[in-house]
Amino acid sequence: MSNSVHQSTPSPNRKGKQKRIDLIEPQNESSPKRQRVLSSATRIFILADKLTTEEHDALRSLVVDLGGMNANMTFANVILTSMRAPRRIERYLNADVINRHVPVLHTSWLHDSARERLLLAYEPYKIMGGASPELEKQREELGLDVVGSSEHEQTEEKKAIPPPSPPHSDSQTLQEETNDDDSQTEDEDDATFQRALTPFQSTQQEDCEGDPDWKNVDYACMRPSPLKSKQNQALVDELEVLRLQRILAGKQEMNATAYGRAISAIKAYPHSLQPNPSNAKNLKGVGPKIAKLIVQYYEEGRIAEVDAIRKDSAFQTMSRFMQLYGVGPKRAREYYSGGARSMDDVIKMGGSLGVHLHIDECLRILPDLQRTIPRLEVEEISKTIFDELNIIAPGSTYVICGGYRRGKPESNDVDIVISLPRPLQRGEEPDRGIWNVKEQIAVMDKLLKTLKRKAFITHVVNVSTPASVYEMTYSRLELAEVVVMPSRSETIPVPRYRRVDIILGPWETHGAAVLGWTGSRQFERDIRLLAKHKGFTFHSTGLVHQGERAPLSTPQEEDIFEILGLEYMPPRLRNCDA
DNA sequence: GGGCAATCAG
DNA sequence: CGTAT
DNA sequence: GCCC
Repeated sequence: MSNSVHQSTPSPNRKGKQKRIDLIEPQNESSPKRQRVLSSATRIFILADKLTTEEHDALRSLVVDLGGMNANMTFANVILTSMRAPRRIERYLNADVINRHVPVLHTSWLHDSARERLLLAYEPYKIMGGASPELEKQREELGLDVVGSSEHEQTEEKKAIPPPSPPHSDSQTLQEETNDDDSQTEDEDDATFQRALTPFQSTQQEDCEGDPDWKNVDYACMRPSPLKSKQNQALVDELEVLRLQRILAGKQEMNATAYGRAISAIKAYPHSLQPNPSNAKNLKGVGPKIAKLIVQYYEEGRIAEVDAIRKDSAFQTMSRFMQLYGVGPKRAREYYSGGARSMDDVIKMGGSLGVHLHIDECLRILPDLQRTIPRLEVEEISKTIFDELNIIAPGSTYVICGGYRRGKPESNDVDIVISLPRPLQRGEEPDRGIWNVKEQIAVMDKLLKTLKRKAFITHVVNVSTPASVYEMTYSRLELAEVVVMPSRSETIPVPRYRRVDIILGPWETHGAAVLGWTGSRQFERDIRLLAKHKGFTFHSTGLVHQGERAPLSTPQEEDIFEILGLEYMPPRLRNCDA
């Protein structure tokens, strides 16, 4: 029983003489044995002055040998000279080159690069140019993004959130305790940034260098990632296709993970990779293979493998199957290899989805669920739920998380995180300790019952109670995955079925719940990874120190960032996924 | 060559 | 184990 | 696929 999807694919990708592309085994043998040092997008102009003709010719052929291109001054993105005095060099440059801040390097850069078989950083060789007039603009926009992100959670979150903790704040004690092998102090973190920054050799007219905001770090949770990349979003969308395909193909989950990380690295890179795409491999998470694809994309305007995947009917069909709740890559493959080609086929084959929803009901509401939800409707749905809850458990607060909180104009679902009020039992009961689990369950129960009775909740997809690793008695949430049908209103002229996640938890770990439910996916994975490396376990029920059982008190998101020694990242800059 | 997030119910 | 978040 |  071969489960390899693409074997059943009737080779749709043999198009004329085009390079044959095997979806299962992408060609990796084709890489040249002699690695090119320069990208073909490196266009070099060598100032003739002061050089003998022989020297000049030698340099020009060296450029070609290394895989670069010789260009005239107008099209060059690097200029080489044997002179040292900027004032003198300027006389040989035209105004345009100066305006564009094309980097001017000493010729030894080329020789050294040839010797090292490696594209060396411009910086040590740079005589002039290389500054970026675009940088200022981008930084401003970034700043705007941060400042302008007035979260809607303020509407209901009564207690004003204190500003993000400054880098060096008082509660460092925890960190020092965990100062084992890989927990870093903040200073070490900074050092890491510096080290990470220098080897980035790109430069290329405007690039990283001199950009204090961009850090080539390896945790997505450490770098601001906007909703969409301003410069490379089209590339990101291409790579996302490859990621999906690796998931669907099976046996390549780790490749999919790698594409996810590469995508997040590109999302956070605030410059275009176009001028010098081969430099992409300097981004943490982008290795030789993906770098090659990026070069191909910017040189040819497309990635051949992506084109092939997009056309592949097996890929299309299985992608559609996966839209059904309860159908992941495995079942999609099973359906497909079982002969299913349409949703109707899937219904006929039946089988359990391991979900309370029946498959045909699932299919019936699917057209609605595929539609995105405008922000105003997200808010209205949330309010409906919260109003009801506030009757059951007065004094609660809520935050709309998920994509909404990250600033997406349209959401796929509604994630609402509710914090139950502090118990407050007449002088008794300190800050820590047991929260009333039974009450939590009861509250969720009542809430669901009421909303079902009012026909607001139409389907309960699943109810679960995520808890801390070791003991259920410590910190748990109630999670209800439901489908609602809001009533018609001004903001909802055409009501549709909408997926809603209701998360209900104690006040003490509210910050963890909010952080855990805000995403994005890659952001979550990396903050969990970081936590692990620092001796913690993090998930939406709380931040737990290794060896402990009870989670730390983290009523606010900021508490977690601070404990992890992580700079606060505003929700709108956590869009680390495609 | 090991690790890649961490948890849930069916 | 496969799936969902 | 990528990183340490």
